[in-house]
Amino acid sequence: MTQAFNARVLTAIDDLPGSLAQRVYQSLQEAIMSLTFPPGTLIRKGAICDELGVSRSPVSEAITRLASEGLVDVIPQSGTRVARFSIEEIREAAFMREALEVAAVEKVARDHTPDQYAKLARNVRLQAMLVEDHDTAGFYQADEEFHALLMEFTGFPGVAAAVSTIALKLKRPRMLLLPEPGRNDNAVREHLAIVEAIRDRNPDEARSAMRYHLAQLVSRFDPLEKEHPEFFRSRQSH
Amino acid sequence: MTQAFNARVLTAIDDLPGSLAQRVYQSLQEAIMSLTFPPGTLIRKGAICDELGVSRSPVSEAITRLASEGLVDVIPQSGTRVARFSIEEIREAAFMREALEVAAVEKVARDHTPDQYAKLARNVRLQAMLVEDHDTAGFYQADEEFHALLMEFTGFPGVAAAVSTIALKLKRPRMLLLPEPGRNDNAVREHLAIVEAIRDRNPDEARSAMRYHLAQLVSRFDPLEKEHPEFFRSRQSH
DNA sequence: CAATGTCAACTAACATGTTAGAAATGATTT
DNA sequence: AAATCATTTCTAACATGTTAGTTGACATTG
Repeated sequence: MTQAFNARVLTAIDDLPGSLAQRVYQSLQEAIMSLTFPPGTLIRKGAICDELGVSRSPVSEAITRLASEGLVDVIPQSGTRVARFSIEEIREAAFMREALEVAAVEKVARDHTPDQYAKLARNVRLQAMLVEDHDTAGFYQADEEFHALLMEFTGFPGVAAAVSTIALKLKRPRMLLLPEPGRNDNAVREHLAIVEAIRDRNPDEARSAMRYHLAQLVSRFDPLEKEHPEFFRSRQSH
Repeated sequence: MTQAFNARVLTAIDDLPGSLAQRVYQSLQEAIMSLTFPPGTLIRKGAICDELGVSRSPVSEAITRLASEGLVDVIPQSGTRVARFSIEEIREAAFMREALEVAAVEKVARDHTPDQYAKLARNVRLQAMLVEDHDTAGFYQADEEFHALLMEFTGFPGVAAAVSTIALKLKRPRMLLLPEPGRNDNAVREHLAIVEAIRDRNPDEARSAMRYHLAQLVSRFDPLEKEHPEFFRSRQSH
């Protein structure tokens, strides 16, 4: 046969919560984020419908949302494909993320409660443990939780939501980064510096600590275009 | 008759560009922003379809987008109504806008070209003229353009888009604000301070000038809840 | 009269049929 | 062989039919 008839690659939607459209969105998002659908993949509505056993309505709605988040490109009257990376878009996402996280950490440094500080400090101690145990996946999760906690503590749920949408764009290229020895140790130290500035209610210090921390990630993205040109938007028109 | 049979309040979609869904979105958005559909209004898909002469598909898509921007609340399996204000949401939007605009103006202060500076300076001179002529509407437009220019000059189109989406949420309550004598004069002065900091390539000064400027607007929102309680989300459940 | 249960009317969500336009394919011409 | 052009085959976008859940009016009961 020319091709394994139809690879079942999407996660089942039966166990997910919410509307059908919401569940289809999650399933597709995971496939895109995990690079199961690598950049450039053509998305076939019909195939998705067959595989998930739903009609085109929820699939269309899910795709519309993915398009609004920049994860797919819709070509009118033609087709939809998984968005390729572009250095400019990555820089843009990093810029917006920095803007929001820096403002958030400044506010948290000013307004936080003892309980909030305790949760942050506990999370960083957990991070240190996980790094010591070389539990990369665990550290990655704790790292995400650390940032999520900070956003939550602004008291603005929309800020947390916006940042995680923006972070989606950075997560995908991040999966291509090679692990860098000692990076996680440094990340924990940087997190600790942020938490200490919060503890001291020092917004300026918190801001520059966060800024430094986020800059570490961005600096690693630049060489990516040469390593994985197939994932990047080609510059010439055709 | 009990009620003028069906008020034609939506702007026609025939002249607008883009897909049907996009045009319906614009028409609805204008009705919401201009308070033609005041907060709390029930949105009847059938009525919209009849009035604009389109099917439910583009209307649904438009409403989905309005919902994602927080301009309407969709009650699952029940109905959709124009979102009421809440002080918390206004503060949140103001927070996010400040975060992004402050970061943007810092970047522009660092990286701007002579041409970009010239455009900003020219815009502020225009503002001064318009205020002198008591052309409130003209000033309002120039004001919006000033901020749009700044966002554009970051070189990140997504930043401009995100800020204008956020600004949507602030625009509606802003329409309820009473004109405050001398406010526009001050606004021009604040804009000038921003432009001068940019000219001097002084990011810190640009940031604090922008921060001060945006704070002026937010401070005027607080009394709004008492003046127009009907537009605000009631706290008690029913 | 208040509380409750029933029912009709309405809606969002989903399924499916239709249309028009883009892109790839292949035939035709140069 | 290269370029052009018609045709076929995709697709997104739109229209419309169907389903199931929520709401509110109203009758019924305590």
